[in-house]
Amino acid sequence: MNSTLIEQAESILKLQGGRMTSQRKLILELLQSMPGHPTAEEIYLAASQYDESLNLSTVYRNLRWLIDLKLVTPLVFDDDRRQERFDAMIDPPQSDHYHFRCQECCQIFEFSAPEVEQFKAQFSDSTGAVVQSASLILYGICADCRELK
Amino acid sequence: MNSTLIEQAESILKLQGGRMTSQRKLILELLQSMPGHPTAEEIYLAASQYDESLNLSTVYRNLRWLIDLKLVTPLVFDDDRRQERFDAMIDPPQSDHYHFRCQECCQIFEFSAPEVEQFKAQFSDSTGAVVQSASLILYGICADCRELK
DNA sequence: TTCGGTGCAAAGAGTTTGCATACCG
DNA sequence: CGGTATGCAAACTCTTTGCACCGAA
Repeated sequence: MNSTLIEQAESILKLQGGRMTSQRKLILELLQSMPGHPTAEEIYLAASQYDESLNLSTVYRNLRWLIDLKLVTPLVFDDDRRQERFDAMIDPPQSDHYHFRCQECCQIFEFSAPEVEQFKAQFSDSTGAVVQSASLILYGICADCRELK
Repeated sequence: MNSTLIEQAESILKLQGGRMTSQRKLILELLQSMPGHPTAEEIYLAASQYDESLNLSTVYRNLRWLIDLKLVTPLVFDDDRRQERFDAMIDPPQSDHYHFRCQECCQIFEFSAPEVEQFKAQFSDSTGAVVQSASLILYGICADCRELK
């Protein structure tokens, strides 16, 4: 563990077949290094600085592929309803985390919450459902923005 | 309280100005009576049975209006990437609730969770942020679907 | 009568797809 | 060399918008 996205992808390619292209490598590197939760467009723009001929559809295709592999999770926040954001799962297994979005500066903060794990188990017990995953997003004003008023 | 959406909308119209049209009335009635969390399209199709000439853009315009009034909340679930769903806030003030989505039958179950309210307060205390709202969505397999396997 | 709301058609934004070509293994 | 992944352009899906007309108050 503690392996990079590229390493993880490469070992999956070895197992399942498929090729490591320069485009893939670039997209994976950016996913690993870009702060926050970039949109496909943002990844594309950043990648274009290194490979002018890269195409947006290649970015999308690879993101979908990575989602299938569980190396990336798609996120939708309330405000940008039309745009997906992508959250690289650096070094799984699943250090589950959740999100706080500041409605003022639009920054997204991640946090972990054992309470949520607990709640999932509890919910499962009381309803008989299997809970596979959870998305918790808090919306509000972050401490910094709060001070500025 | 315990008033219908139409009544709530009417009192807001009286205060803020605006008109209660037949289209509005129909959309509000359907929001109140349709089970689950319909998409704009689903509301439109259901409404079309009563008013053939109703237009999809009217549905969207009214949904956005209702969201502004806090009578409806937009929701996005993981699977249907492109489509918003709409959750009528029957009889506020805010009986906050959260969602469980069965990945098998795609049904959505609502539940309330005081734990989440608690968590919000706790988060606020420890980070200094103001938490205005929270979205919690659990994904998994519901009890019924679980049995069928 | 007034002007807020509607229908219609067209535009927009984000994402996906078909096909010929490139290039990884 | 075989076949997977890419670039490109066009299609698709969902949602929004401009404008002329309609109808609630």
